[in-house]
Amino acid sequence: MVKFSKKLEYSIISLRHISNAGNEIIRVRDISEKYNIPHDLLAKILQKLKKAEILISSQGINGGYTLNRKLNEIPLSELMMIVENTTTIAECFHNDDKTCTIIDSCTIKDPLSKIQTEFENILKNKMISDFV
Amino acid sequence: MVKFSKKLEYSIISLRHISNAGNEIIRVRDISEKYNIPHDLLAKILQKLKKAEILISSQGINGGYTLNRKLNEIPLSELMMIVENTTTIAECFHNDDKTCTIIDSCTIKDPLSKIQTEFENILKNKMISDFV
DNA sequence: TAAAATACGACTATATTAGTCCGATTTTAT
DNA sequence: ATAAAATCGGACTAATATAGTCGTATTTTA
Repeated sequence: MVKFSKKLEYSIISLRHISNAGNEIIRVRDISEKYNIPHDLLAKILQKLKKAEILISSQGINGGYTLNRKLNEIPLSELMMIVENTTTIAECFHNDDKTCTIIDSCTIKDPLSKIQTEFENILKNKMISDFV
Repeated sequence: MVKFSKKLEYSIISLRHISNAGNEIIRVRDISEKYNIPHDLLAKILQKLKKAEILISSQGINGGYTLNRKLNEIPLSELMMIVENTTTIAECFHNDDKTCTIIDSCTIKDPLSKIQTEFENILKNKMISDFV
């Protein structure tokens, strides 16, 4: 199946919420409670976004997150890479498979990677701001 | 994650093999052995393709499968629907979720379904013959 | 009539995704 | 100082989806 993940959804919701809050610092709990997203799961996703320098975090009793980049400069493909580690829809089925019996005559790989490219282009041209 | 399935791969391999064989009847075992695909799993996939009238089957000792439609008239999207039951990449995250708290202000749905449409267009324009 | 093929539902195994738990660290108001 | 409340982060469990297996029935023909 071909489907977007919850992590991606939670990321988009969070980025939108933080963006709408302006300069206000947003806590994980704020988002978690408002949208019924599991706190610990969301916390980890936001940590990833911080590591990727999309968010800025501050710890301590008044801590939370603010935006570090503009949403119209973050393509969906980048967000997917960060939270899902991959956007690969059509990786070669056999590249890493030592037991592959058809690798020499593989005519599937090329068309699939072409689909991959077209798909990635769509994702690259959708900015997170498009979802806000 | 966003990925094609083994079932789709096995389908493409099988259709290519059967197509290349001309009018010859191809047994599940022929394909299974040549490409190291589990026999029972492949058998079910080909049964689905038969139900979808992409293949014609004959039972009995000399039975097997032949093509019923030309591969350049079968879009990848159709094959995905048959073997995976869906091509939905960006179904609304909340449509079926009665507990959804943001459905009224959901600004994610529309852009996602636009991506869905673009993605489906790619799949519709790729014919199985492109993989042969 | 036996062999060999498809037909098909039920089952098990594996992989991926989603979510939980718990302790550590950091910061700040009191 | 220190307690409260936040992020940080690894290890774990649960749920779901995909992949693969098993057993039996039916069909056909040499």
